[in-house]
Amino acid sequence: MIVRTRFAPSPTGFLHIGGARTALFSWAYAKKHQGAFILRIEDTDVARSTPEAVQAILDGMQWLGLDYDEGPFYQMQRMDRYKAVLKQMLEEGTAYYCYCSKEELEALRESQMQQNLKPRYDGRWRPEAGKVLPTPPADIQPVIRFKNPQTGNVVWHDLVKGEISIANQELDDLVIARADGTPTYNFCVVVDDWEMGITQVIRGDDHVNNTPRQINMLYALGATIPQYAHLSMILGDDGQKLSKRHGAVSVMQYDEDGYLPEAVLNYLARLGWSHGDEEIFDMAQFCAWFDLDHITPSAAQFNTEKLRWLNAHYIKQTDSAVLAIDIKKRLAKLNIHLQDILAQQFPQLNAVLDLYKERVHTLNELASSIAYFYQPPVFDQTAVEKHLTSDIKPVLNGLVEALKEVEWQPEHIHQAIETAVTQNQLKFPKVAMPLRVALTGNAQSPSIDQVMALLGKDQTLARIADAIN
RNA sequence: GUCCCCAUCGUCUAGAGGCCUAGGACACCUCCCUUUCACGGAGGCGACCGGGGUUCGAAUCCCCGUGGGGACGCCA
Repeated sequence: MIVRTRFAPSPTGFLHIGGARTALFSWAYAKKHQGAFILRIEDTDVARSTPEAVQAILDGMQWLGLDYDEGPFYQMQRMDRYKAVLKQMLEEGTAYYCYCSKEELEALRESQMQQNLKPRYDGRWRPEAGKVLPTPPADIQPVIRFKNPQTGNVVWHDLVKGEISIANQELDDLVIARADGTPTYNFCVVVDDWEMGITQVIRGDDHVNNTPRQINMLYALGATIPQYAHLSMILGDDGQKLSKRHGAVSVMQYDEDGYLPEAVLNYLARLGWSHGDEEIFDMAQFCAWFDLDHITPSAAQFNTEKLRWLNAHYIKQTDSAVLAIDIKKRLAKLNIHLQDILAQQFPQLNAVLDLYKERVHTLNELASSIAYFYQPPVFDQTAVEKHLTSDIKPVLNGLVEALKEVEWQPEHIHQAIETAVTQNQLKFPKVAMPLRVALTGNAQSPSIDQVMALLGKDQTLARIADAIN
């Protein structure tokens, strides 16, 4: 059978990390089996769905490179189909009208809770052979409920969690269409998964309890039952549940924070899934390896440190010319506009990135750490006081003179510094550190001769002169 | 409360009865490299939730307990 998976977010917010992983796994499963990955927007909650959220989800998917073969389908555009199925179920007697008011239902729930019972609909409008139903009140618009079987168990083999069995006694007759006629989530999912021919439903763990209801409806419709794989949730760095209020951020925030999509993808792939000891792999490799058997059934805690480590790896691995496109934008946010300064013979961005990309964990760090090449250094006072001492200034002065005559290559620059070091009977760092502070503004940088070579002779001499005075 | 699910280093995980004196990765610590800080390299610290079974043998299977999570909407 051809594999068909789907990602079915509701557009009530951005694409967060948990949703992204669900999408990634569904996507990879389809790719692995040369199947189709479908995007379906579940927007039947009109009050909470927004076009902005739809766009945010689409943006997130695009940033991650999770392309879909079909869709996006919008459930609100499939109303006719749902209504037809609803009508059919009403006629076949697998669904019925319920005239309970919300207040009535609320009272029922409360009394059940007080008796330590599981709150559920008591079936007062459920038609039964020989049962006399109440007279429909004229002022109530009815909802439609699914007539769930009352005996037996629903059992399925979850591809992640193994066999799960739930007694029909635990289930009540859920509302499948609201009083205003719009169908609800559990019903739309069933119709769509069925009609879109979904073979594996890969989704969050919070849907486990919906699964038996959906399976019952699928049976009632005579539909094929897909396989289910329920992914456990992702916890925040602090081990707490992620929510709008606490820690849940858009995947686009990772872009904002300087993470490469490759790193986020690789990280997410390893969160809850594994392939032996493999830690670093690209998506082609992931799709080749991916299987549902090696998904962990327990919840996973997000670890930003590990993401940072992966991000550093991917930054190192990315060609500087490619990095440059992104870094220009980040520099612009720091008010450094390269198109204006390159003309003034500042170093080529690619060369600077070659020197710095080995040392950072995020693109933002990369951008800010090279800023001094394109603007006057911002001095770290502690470093200045420690290294730019008055006793070293004459040495630097002498060095400036010597440097004027040097051919501007790292090895020649190095030689000039070395000479100054010996002539003044100093250790190399004693000269290198003040130079570093004078040129970069702080006490950390790559090899100082490399930095000077890139900075250029004019800038180097000017900055040393500034620092001395 | 009821139902469902989960449980290996601080974190992500390997582990399908003997290969486990439990392996890898992040983080942490030490050392090396060194022109500072990183990077890199080499080591180190560090875990099978508890109790009962089953078995010649259990991290792995079963039961109970404990802890954690999820669901119980005219939300998805």
